[in-house]
Amino acid sequence: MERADAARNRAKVLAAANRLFAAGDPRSVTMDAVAREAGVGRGTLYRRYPDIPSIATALLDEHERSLQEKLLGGEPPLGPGAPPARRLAAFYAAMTDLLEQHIHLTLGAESGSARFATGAYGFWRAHVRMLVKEAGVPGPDALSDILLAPLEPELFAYQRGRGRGVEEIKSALETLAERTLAAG
Amino acid sequence: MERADAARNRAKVLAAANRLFAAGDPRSVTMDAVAREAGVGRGTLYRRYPDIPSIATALLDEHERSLQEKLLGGEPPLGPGAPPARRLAAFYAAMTDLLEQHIHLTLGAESGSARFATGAYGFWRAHVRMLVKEAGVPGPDALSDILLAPLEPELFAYQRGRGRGVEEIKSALETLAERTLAAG
DNA sequence: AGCTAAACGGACACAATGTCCACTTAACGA
DNA sequence: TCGTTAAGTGGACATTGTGTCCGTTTAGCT
Repeated sequence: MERADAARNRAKVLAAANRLFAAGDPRSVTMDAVAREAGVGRGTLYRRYPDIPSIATALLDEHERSLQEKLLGGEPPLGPGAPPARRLAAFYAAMTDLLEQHIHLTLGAESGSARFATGAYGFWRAHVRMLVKEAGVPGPDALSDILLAPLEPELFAYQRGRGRGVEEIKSALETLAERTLAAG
Repeated sequence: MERADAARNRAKVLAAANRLFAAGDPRSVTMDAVAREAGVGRGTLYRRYPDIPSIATALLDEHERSLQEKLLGGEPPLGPGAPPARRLAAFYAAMTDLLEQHIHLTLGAESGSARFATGAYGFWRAHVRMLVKEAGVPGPDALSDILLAPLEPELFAYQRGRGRGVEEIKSALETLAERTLAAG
């Protein structure tokens, strides 16, 4: 179990990191800056988090877990019960909201291939793969990764930065979902 | 115009960078290492290329240009003449081959959002956008970026690393293309 | 109160970045 | 062929970030 001072410092670190991610460019937040902002030593920081993405991922996990529960046992169309195409569209919409709300965290967590290594990605893939199979579309293994690609945080940030609205993105993703998994 | 020694050094730099990208992890090639491998000073290197992605992009451009010409004026289904869904599938297949062949360069060029800033990305987007419009699918602006997302080099490398074959990926992309742009 | 193991924090060695500037050399005209 | 000159060169430098190491502190338990 965790000692009291350790717990206190973990909280300080997470709060400080959250502040820094939100303040400027999330991709240029450094371990050094987090330690300074949190008022702890470098050694203390490295004891728990090996790098910046792991901190961002820790902050993100909390928000993602809520969506994961809705996918598993929530109301349709997010949860079980609706047709696959509808469920994929609902998943896209929920993920888009999540990106919009926490874009600075997702950009902080982004480190190229690190994205695929997280537990969360594995969850999303398993979910989409299940929907693809249920829709009877061939090649669910490759297709599930492909259908997740448009949710890449960098792409979302790029699209938003070009003045594209959240609704426009959601709507395009809905088109993609309906056409790809349409009953046929 | 370019002086003789400058041209010589540019060639040395590009050759050295190509060697380094191919040798190890393309994402951990440094400007320092390129300068050393090329046998030129740091100042010389920085005079022409401000960072690693710009070097990788320069190496890549040559290969991409050939595909761009085929898209504009080559034989169908890559070039004009075939239905949009078929053309998108052909484009996906060609890009997959390009990724497979030059994955180390594309990974070297990858630097988060830098990918979207290149001229090549603009070309691909314009092409896909045109196909989406031609197919009469709504929301071509957002959809063209979304349909390009599965070609992200990191994702391709990840899929290949998990033992997925090139043909399997191509086939899934073909499914995506046919279903998304199918004549309604 | 005293013990112990966990936690702390800052110093250190290392690696990479980007800039600066004194020196070199290719190109060109006399 | 030889000066001139501006482009090109290369390495030293200051700066920033990384990850580790270890002497010191402190929470939790008896």
